[in-house]
Amino acid sequence: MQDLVHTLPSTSKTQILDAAARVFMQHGVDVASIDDVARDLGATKGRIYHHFPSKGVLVAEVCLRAADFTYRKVAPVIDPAAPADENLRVMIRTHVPEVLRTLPYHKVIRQAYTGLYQKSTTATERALHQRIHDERDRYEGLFRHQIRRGMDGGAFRNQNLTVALHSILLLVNAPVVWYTPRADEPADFVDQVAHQLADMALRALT
Amino acid sequence: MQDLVHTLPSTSKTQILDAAARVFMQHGVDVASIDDVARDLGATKGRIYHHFPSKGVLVAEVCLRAADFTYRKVAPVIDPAAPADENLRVMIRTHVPEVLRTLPYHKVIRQAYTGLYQKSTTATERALHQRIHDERDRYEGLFRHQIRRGMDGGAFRNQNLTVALHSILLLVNAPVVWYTPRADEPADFVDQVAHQLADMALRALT
DNA sequence: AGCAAGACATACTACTCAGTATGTTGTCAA
DNA sequence: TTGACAACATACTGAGTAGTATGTCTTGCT
Repeated sequence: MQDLVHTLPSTSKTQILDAAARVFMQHGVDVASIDDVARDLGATKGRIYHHFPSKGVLVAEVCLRAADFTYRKVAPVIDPAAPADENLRVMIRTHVPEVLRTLPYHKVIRQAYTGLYQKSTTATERALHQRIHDERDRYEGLFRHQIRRGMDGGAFRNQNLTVALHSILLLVNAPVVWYTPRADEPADFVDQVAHQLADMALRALT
Repeated sequence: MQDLVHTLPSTSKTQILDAAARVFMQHGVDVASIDDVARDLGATKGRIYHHFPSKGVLVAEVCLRAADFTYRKVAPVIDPAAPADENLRVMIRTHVPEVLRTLPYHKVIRQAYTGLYQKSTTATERALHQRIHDERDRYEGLFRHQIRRGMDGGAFRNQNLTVALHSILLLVNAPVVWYTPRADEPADFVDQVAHQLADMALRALT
């Protein structure tokens, strides 16, 4: 019920996106129906189809926002003058809490990304999928750049860059799979996880 | 078309499971229909429903085999007398190639595991899901045990065990997400990846 | 006041697909 | 030889759901 969005005012469209993210996370993207999302909003289909032309576009826009969330937060903390390992540490410590704050969105993109390109019917959907892919590439590029810098500069040991990058990205996104908020968890639990994951990632590269 | 199974003779049931794993991997578990699986076999629905009572059971049995594959390979290479870090290294170097050999099965379990428990209707499905969960627990237990031993013995540094375990498991399963077999890849590429992942995992724990 | 358009709700259609009921063929035992 | 059963194929039904067509209300604008 609470807003996940703070970058934009809570318009009707973002309310729908938030509800869609929650419902898709719970029941799965393919299983959950548009009516389920509408019911979660206390509304009907008409409201959703007024703002989105199809279910595919709705899913795609949820994924697009998921990618935006992290990029907006992580990109600014990179200091081109700082050493690669320091940058990576700050990036991960920023990435993890932001991902867990907007958890439903990232659970959706995790489900939907497999097979997004399989059955894109509309031209608008294809365009959206391309944008999602580009956004993801851009975000991965931030990490790839620092890892490469670290390898070249000697901070990290030399190994297959692609394998290392994919591994680190999956490592820092791991909480999306297993984390579920608890009432009895310490207030700084998320930050502790972020610190631990940053430590593990950096040691894995060193 | 080729068999993925070597532990059992290629009966009609295992042929169906192999086809189901391939088709579910390609189109997604929820999107792909039973008719799609049958078409891949050059058969019809009748054949599948003769061996499996429902689609849910078919999916569940695919997942169950996925869990079996890795356990059967990895459990024997553990030497209780060996140091924890050595065990973990061998385990990962065994795990990765086996996972990539039976890739479709693991892609399916990755999709289906989210929300398996959500809508189990039949009693037989519920029982199967329980078995899958137990199998997974048992397999994770192998890794948990070695990580704990390593922490207690000083080979690994002390940190949150649950977070570390989940991270390592996701790390060694990462190739399920990004790997696709290529004709022009070196013959020992998979082994190289396995070695690199083992290195990264052990350093992440040290 | 009155008009136009945005923001929905309601009611309906078309279609896919899981599951079933029944028919057909081969094989093996008595 | 025949009967019985396994291993399918064929044809059908019913439920759920994406998408559409149309109606209704409200809000700003002139």
